[in-house]
Amino acid sequence: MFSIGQLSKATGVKVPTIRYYEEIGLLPQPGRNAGNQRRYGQDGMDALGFIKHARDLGFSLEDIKALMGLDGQLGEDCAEADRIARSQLANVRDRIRKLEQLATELERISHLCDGGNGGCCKVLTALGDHSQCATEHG
Amino acid sequence: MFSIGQLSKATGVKVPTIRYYEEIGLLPQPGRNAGNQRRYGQDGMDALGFIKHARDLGFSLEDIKALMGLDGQLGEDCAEADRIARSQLANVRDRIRKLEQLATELERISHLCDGGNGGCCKVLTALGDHSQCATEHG
DNA sequence: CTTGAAGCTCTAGTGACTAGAGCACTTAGG
DNA sequence: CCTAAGTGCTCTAGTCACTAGAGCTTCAAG
Repeated sequence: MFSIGQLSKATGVKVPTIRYYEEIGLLPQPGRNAGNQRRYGQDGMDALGFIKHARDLGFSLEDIKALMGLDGQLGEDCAEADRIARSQLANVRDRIRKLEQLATELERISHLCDGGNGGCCKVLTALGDHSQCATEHG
Repeated sequence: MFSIGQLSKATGVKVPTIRYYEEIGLLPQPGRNAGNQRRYGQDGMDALGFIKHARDLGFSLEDIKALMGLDGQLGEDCAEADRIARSQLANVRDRIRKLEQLATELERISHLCDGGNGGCCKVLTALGDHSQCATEHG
């Protein structure tokens, strides 16, 4: 049996966050001891570990709820879990592409300040004017 | 003189968002007409354009407030604006790096489902277990 | 002059937490 | 057995950057 603090230490999820996950129905309600404190078993530990890892992989709590709901059935859940994972992968790839365009743009803007400061600063102007941009960002 | 709707169309910022920017003091309060409706001049248009572009570049509203506060002074603002832009660039690069690790991991997880479904689904297991990961993500 | 679009204010909701108040309970040492 | 520190409890409210909706007023075109 683990206390909420032990669970927190073991998984790296903060105590209020664990209570929050319980509140929104993501984490099953654990038993309580005589003094009304939460006591978790290995299943609670596993569930929280799953959530933590999926969160680190960028899944939304809603996705995670769906993934956890799949567990236990056979056959279809593979396809469905895979679909969710793939959609998350597409999402991540898209974010990378956008961020790369932003990095290009920010690099360009930063270089505007490089050549001394006689009559600089073009940085503010560049930030304000999309038509100066070399790439299509945003 | 522009109405809030015209400003919205011209900049691509939604009407409630413009009002929100005004509410938090990011956008100066415009004049009102006889019927209490907002009327903007070119300065309002420029300010909103600046905000929009900087938002697209990933700056927080707080950063943008700081950048807008710099405008008008000479000398130091270049250094300060450049500092903010560079810090944002570093931030973006960091996010790209992290997302790339996630993409690698998600690709690996997705492939677990490829070979038919006899005794698959490892996807849920992989999502739950960080020790199976090839890279350090999160 | 009518009608429909656009404007106004205000409140509340989103996601995923985080912070703080003000208690009760547990645990280790004496 | 007692005490003090630490941990736990619930509850409310705040974060960021909006978004949605109610219920009203004003504007612009025909």
